[in-house]
Amino acid sequence: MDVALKHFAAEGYHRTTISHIAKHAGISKGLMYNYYESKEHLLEAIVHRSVNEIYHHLDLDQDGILSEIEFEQFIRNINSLLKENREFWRLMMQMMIQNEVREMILKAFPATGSLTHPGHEPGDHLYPEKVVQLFSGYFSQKKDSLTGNSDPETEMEMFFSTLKGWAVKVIYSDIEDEEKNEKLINRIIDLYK
Amino acid sequence: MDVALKHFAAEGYHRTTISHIAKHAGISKGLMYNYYESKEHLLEAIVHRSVNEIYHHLDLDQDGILSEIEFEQFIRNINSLLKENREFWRLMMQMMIQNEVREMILKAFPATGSLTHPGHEPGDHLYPEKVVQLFSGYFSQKKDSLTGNSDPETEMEMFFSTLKGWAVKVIYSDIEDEEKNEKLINRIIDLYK
Amino acid sequence: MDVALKHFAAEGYHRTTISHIAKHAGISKGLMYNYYESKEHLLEAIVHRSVNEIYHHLDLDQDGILSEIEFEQFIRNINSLLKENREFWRLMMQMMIQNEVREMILKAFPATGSLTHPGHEPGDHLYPEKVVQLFSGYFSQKKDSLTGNSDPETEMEMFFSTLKGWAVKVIYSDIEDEEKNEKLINRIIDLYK
Amino acid sequence: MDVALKHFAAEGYHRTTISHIAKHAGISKGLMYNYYESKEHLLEAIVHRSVNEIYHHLDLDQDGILSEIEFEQFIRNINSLLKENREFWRLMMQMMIQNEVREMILKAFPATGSLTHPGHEPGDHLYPEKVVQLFSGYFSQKKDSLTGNSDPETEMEMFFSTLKGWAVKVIYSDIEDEEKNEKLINRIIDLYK
DNA sequence: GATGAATGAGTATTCATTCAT
DNA sequence: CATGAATGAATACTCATTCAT
Repeated sequence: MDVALKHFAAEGYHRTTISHIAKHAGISKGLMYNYYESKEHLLEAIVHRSVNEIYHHLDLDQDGILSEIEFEQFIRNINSLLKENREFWRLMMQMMIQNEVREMILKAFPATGSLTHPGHEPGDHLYPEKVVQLFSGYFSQKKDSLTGNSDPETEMEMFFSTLKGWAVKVIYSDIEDEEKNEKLINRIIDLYK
Repeated sequence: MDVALKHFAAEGYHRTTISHIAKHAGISKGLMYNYYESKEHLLEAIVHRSVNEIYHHLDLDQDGILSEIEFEQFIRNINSLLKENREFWRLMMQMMIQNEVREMILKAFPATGSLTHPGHEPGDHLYPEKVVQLFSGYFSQKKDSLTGNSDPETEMEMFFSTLKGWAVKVIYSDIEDEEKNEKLINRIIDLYK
Repeated sequence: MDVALKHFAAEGYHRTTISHIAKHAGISKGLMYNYYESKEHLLEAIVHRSVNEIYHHLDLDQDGILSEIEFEQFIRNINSLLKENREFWRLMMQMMIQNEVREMILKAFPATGSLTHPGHEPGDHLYPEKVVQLFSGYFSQKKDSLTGNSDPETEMEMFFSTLKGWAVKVIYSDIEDEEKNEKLINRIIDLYK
Repeated sequence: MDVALKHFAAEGYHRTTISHIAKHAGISKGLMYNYYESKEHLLEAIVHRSVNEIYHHLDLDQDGILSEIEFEQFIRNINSLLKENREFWRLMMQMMIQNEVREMILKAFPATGSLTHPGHEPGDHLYPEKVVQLFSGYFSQKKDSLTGNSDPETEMEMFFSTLKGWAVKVIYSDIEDEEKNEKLINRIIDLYK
């Protein structure tokens, strides 16, 4: 899976051949099919694994309310997650951008379900829909401190946009100026905390 | 090229076959190769054309200085460009995300050169490096109005991040709430003008 | 199709590879797929062609009644058909015997439809169901000449059984004693005319 | 062997995988190769076993002469054998129809030898050549009762053809009308006893 | 300019067989 | 006796590209 992820992320899912993965993993093509029943299943397995890891690391407080401290923590967590799993996130980017694959992913990750928690269980609070709810609540609280031109929803969209753009930057900059990045993080926190 | 762009954007470059493009364009496979010497050259031609179009539309003042009015104009121009060339931008996204292709593109668009203007010619002032210079100057002017925690460079990075994240949102949301988008644009202008 | 038929009949459908057929037909593997979209479609095309030929050759009177003269003619026609298309019939045997393929064939040859006459049209009278009706009528007429132990239906089943067994013999005997075969045909006619 | 036979008969020899057999037999793939040194040997073992069973059940009088009573008994025995070993016969049909396999089988069952009795031993009297001799003698006796057009040899061929066609019918009809079949048997006995 | 028949290297996948444990 | 991980040759099918017409 590590070898496959590396190649999927670098050359793209379709350009990466099973032969290539097998050779670099030091096993035979045939054995690949003992472990994963198809190329697509291999992809799925990689995604499952990483998603679980990520959900685990991202786990916030259980009260469904995002405090300012948790907000700041969340951003810093994201930062390490992005850096530690750069290859995975590059793969995710590719997948989200491919129409076809996007549908597959969305099916595999229904807004309220999950790979590890098929039903609703404690721990669910960080799945996509829940995340939006969490931040929706967070920005509603800040209503009063906003300048006249804005409103909570727009503010949340601004935050998500900035977060997305920043994430792409982190994922795709091989050599990073850590100091610059730290400043950016601080500025994001500064603006939206 | 239109047919090819549509399919590249929708199904992805590798998944789109020459046969498919030829059939939908109403010509023979053979003829395709009279016009473009390979699939890769077809892709390149599409990128050339669109990039030129975009540069043309985006052309700002020639004085090398970005005024606040031009800044606002720039953002609104981007908005229409993204919407009018959504397919192209989806294709660009795919390409930028592929390591291999990214390198090819970056070579094809050297900071000071261009696909259509291999040397320095009038019109050069908007190519990547120049754009950065333009905005660099713009944010330097605003030094004094920044809160203590920030600095011009960080502010520019924040702006680019937000712009990138917002662009992705526009490119990939098929049905958009135009009102929401307008609010977002206004808020970006509000923050960085 | 001739090359494919020869190999399908001799080595069996599954044992015969596309590469092998292509090589013996003197063309490339790829070209095979310009003509037939899959191995299965190739098989289907072969069956279509032969079935049409056979139906054409077997065409009897149009009145829906089988006279004794037509009956004799039918048997002699079958004899030449079996000999002229020995390879095809060997293929058909394989197909009818493979559960999976049998279903495919039965779908492709619905009792009352046909490959060339999708609806009911003049000429339909020889398709499977019709053949049974024809012979059913034929043996009903002979009711009175039967010995006490038998009845028209049983007599028809006897006839079909003998015909089937004899057909297998003809199809699978490479070197045939034509005289012996002629005697057998005469005896069948003798018994059931 | 039971599991293998079932799958060979249903899905065909080539389509049936060793893994599949092993799984359904509740043992490991590796163990299969402790018992049978190859897939082909497994097939051979199945054939050996069934052939012996069948020869045993079919064993007629030892005097080398087929009486009318024995003839009738023979046909009724065949009927039960076909029904009890339908799967085996379906497999045999597949095998006999494959040129390649046919040759292998014919070599394995030389007219006077056998799989289990490589030399001449008691019990040999029912192997193919012997059977033909037995029936040859049987039909010779009936010379006088034949109508002018026929002769013993032709009569035997007619009998074998009918028997073959009827056998195929019994083997491949899952749901059978036992009454109809009984009539057919009686009619065969009626005609050739 | 225009066609589409033809090619062949490449791709995911299968499966009988081996062998260390 | 028993396992199942491991292999690799084989197989159906794809597709960018060429070229005679």
